[in-house]
Amino acid sequence: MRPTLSDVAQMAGVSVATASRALSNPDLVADSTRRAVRDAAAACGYKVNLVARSLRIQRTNTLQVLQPCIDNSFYPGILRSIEDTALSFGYSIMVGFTAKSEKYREAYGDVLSNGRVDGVIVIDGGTGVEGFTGPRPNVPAVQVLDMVYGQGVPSVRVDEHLVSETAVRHLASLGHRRIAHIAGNSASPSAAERQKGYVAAMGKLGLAIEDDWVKQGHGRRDGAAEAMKQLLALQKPPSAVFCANDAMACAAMDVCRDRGIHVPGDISFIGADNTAESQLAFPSLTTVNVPRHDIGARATEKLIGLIRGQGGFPQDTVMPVELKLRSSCAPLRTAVAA
Amino acid sequence: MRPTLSDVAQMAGVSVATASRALSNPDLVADSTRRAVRDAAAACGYKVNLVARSLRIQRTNTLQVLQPCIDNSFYPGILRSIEDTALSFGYSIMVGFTAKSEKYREAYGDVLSNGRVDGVIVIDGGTGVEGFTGPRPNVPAVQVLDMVYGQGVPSVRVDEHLVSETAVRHLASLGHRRIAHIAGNSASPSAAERQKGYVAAMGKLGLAIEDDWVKQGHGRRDGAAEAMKQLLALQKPPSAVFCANDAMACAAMDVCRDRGIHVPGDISFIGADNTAESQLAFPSLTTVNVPRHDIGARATEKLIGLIRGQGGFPQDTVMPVELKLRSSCAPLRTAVAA
DNA sequence: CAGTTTTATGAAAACGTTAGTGCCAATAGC
DNA sequence: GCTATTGGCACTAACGTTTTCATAAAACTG
Repeated sequence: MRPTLSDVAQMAGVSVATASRALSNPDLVADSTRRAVRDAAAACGYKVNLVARSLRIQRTNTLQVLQPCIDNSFYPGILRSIEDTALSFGYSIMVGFTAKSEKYREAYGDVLSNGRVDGVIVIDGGTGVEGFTGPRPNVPAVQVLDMVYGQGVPSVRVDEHLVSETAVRHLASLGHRRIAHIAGNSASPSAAERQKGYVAAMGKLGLAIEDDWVKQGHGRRDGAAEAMKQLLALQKPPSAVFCANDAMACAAMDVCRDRGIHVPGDISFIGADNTAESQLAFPSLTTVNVPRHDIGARATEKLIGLIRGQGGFPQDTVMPVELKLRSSCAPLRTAVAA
Repeated sequence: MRPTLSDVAQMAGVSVATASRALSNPDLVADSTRRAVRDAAAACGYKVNLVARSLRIQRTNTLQVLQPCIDNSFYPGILRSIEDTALSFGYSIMVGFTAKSEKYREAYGDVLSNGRVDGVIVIDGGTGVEGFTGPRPNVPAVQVLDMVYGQGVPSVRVDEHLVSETAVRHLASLGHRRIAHIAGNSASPSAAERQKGYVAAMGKLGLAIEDDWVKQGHGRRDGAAEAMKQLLALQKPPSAVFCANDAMACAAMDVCRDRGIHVPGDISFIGADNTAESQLAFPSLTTVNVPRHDIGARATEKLIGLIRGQGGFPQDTVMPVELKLRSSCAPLRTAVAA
């Protein structure tokens, strides 16, 4: 049915070996034969069979990307940049969404260990690289963000403590001292680190953390809304809230809007991640940017380097974060009667 | 390095053929040999090499999914459900984002025609299936939504005219007669159909369309904002606006909010697609649901059916749409002084 | 011009599977 | 007890490439 290399060879009157060389190693054959082979290939619409090639050269030129989901607006940015970079190196990608049943996790691990891909990028802190590859990965792997520390896997990430510190420091610089925290999904390593980072930053700045100032939002909008209600119910509510991600910050702001509390006049909000919804929110959300594009690109380069056995990549790459100023924070209003 | 089938066979004291059968066709071997082979495989950590298997059985159990992008919150829902369904049939997926340079489009076409995948799902109206496969697809293919009509490719979609009619009919049922339309990206077949559908529905309901009531929003937020400003600048602005997608509707509502125009008190909005942002918007957006989950599942089943040579699938599957009532539409306020 | 290197090609092996064919022994039928 | 029948297995041939290795011709070299 589909023309094979031996068809092309026959048409061009050469051996399969020469046909192969003419197409993939043109310098090794004479001008005339190269032309003949190319013409024959074009004439019959020959396309190399990548499966056969992969088997022969023991490489698939395919990367696997595992991420919890795709609904969360955080991941698309990384995925896109991974694909961009991969493509520019001649690699294709296979994605897997891991926030599903255990069965799927197995399926992904199989793809990985069954030679269908050359390496894997894991953006899933719940499991981490070793969750898919076993304790000693036999496949090149890079962990992106949301990592479990100390597992000795090459990684590209941000300093989550610094994310929190950047946020808290900004609020403090506006005069806020009563700064609460709505924490993310505690199963996610990065969310846990952000919570620790909040505590550390408050300490560093000499700000006290009152009881009930750290609420679990579980990384979800509904959780954050509930948490915000609890914060507002406090006898003396905080003047500013640092939320572990933008989605929760938006949900918390919505609660305020529904109650007629003015943001940022009455209370300031800062998020983290700088996802699309943070700029669409009203008021637009001040947040801490996580450079997803650069992270994806760097991780992909590192993985491909690993696959090709190139050295010179640091084990742990930490990317910079920066404050993204928008409209959800205002200087602390000095109390009228105080 | 990695154990191969012949290693396993040697360990178990059988031939490679028997080892293969013991693992993938257990009924064909005796109990004792099956056990021996399985033990040997487990002992040395054998995993079948999928590339070799694919070459042999001439199937990869992999599907390709091509979609314009991933940023747009519309696509993730489809992709997720495609992957879900594929996985349950034992297929993996390779995604490609096509809203990039021409170079990438070629790369994807190559993956497709080079035997790395068994079939393709195209969710990209700009190009359509034949843009990747050539005029006569030699690979099983399914076009999802946003299709160019009459290209004879199996498809799963909604009736875009019905989307518009549902929207317009709802506004009309609330008493609106002055209904404008902000159109989507004119390069997208579905957006073009929605615009035609708007015109047809207005005609059907006996409602006139004034000059300047159809504005191009180009499917983008900024385009929609600009379009909305033009609509508000009209001598007698419309009382309701049907936007070709939710993102544009949200952007248009934002323009009103900034100008102190009350939604839905002063003007009603209805979107289309029912993406996540439509429920997060303020006020939450009434829209027309496009069943992305079912569409993805149906498309995947159809593609796999095609691959396996099963018949019984309709060439063109049209999925139902339905009105999603939220808070952005109100009955027409009968003018005080009229 | 003989000897040596270079260049161009073909034959064949290999990558790791699965499937078709046929042999052998064990069972069943008379 | 002898022939059919079968179940279990090994041999071998693919699947479509790339890559030695060997060889013949061509191009240098002194």
